[in-house]
Amino acid sequence: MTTQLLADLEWRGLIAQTTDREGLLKDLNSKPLKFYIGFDPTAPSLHVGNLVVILVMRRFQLAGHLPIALVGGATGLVGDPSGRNEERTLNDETVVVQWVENIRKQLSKFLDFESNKNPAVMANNLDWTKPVSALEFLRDIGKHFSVNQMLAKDSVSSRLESGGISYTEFSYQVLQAFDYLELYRRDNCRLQLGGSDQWGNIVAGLDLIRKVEGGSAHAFTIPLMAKSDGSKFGKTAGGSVWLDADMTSPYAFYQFWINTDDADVEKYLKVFSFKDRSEIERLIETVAVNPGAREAQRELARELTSLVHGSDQCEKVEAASKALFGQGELKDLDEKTLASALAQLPKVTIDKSEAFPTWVDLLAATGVVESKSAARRIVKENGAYLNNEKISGEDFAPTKENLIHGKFLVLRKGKRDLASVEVI
RNA sequence: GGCGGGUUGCCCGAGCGGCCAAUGGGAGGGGACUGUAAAUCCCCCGGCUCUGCCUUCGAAGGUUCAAAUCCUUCACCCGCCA
Repeated sequence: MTTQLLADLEWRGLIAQTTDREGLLKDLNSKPLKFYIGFDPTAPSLHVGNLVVILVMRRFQLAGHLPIALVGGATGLVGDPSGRNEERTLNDETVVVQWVENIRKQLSKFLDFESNKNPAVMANNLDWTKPVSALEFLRDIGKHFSVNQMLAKDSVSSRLESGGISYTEFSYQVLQAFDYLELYRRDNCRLQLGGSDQWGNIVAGLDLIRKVEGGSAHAFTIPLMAKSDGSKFGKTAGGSVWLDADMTSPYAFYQFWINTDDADVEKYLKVFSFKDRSEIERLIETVAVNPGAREAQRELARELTSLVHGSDQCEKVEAASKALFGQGELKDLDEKTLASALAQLPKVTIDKSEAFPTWVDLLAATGVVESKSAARRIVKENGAYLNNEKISGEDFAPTKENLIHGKFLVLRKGKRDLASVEVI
């Protein structure tokens, strides 16, 4: 069972580095193993980048192991220097508390906390870090760390070369090591997973466990997601793709996945999909045979949107997507379908009694463009559409005749940026 | 603490008294091609009540008909010396 887990992860390209592979395999095979991953609250929500690691966690749970989802209420206050070339700005304590709560809620969607066989549990490192005094920390934990070794870590040494590091962030690895020690002692947690940039921090924990408890545990890192064109995974023009529906709408989330490059879709399927291997291989085949159909992208988008936002939302969003991009006439959609499709888009409402503003004003009001100048530019450059029909002239204004079902207008900028107007 | 160098539009980076909303590259946007892809090509890329006006070149003052460009003070960054 678990032998398969590692082989499967390997096939999916989800293993960057592990300690003692044989030993890990043996431990995983002998009994359900407690393992943990930490998420620091550095934003109000998790984003698709975090999803890589979260789903690996899910895979471990599905294989029968016991996940501990750790939220970094303490470490989030300090700031991890890994993978950063400059100091983080500290966030306010009350803000971090809120973020911890958000992240906790999001994580609970991906793991099973109810299972009576191997339920997941939550932890917050603030619980055991806060009570420790600075003196205790320095004497009981700090004493086991060699500054020489700490300086040698990538996260620190690269920062020493690029402008320096504060004592606060320098101490981060000690805090994370302390977490691992705590979970090892308390729950016999013997495996920590993390992104490959976490290797140094995880290993610091292993050292601490060995020195303090004479015990041994494992480290397992997951490659950081990279896109084939070198750009950063999980970012769009609008910024990060968040898991929070208020920050990235389910529609935008779906669009993110469906717009996956052909060159990346194989990798994404392997990393994100829970379909079995033969199905994934079939989908990869379709990319080679009939790339234009984009079946793989569609399946990927559907699976991930369902997972993150629920299958109900996913269906709505898919319907919206089809209606708005499909070859069908907008007018042919029944009012209900159209309304739910439009509900997914940026929207502006105007009063029945008012005169219609210009297309330019409407688009600017939806927030799809940043300024009226930008909206004018779109018209000038021939990228302005009303109800999927091209319009021209900067002072073009819709009329009553353009309303669909007597109340809707669909604005489009370029090929795929849509917004809606409702008259009430 | 002393001396020197720097701070320019989303990012990098030219400009060093008028021809500057400011060269160039990247990112981003529109168009063509296609598949709501990639690559390529063309165009755009501070704002507005848009043949003009307004606000930008670390901050605040000043010199000048005219300043991103000169002067003064302040803040931050980077070197060298202590």
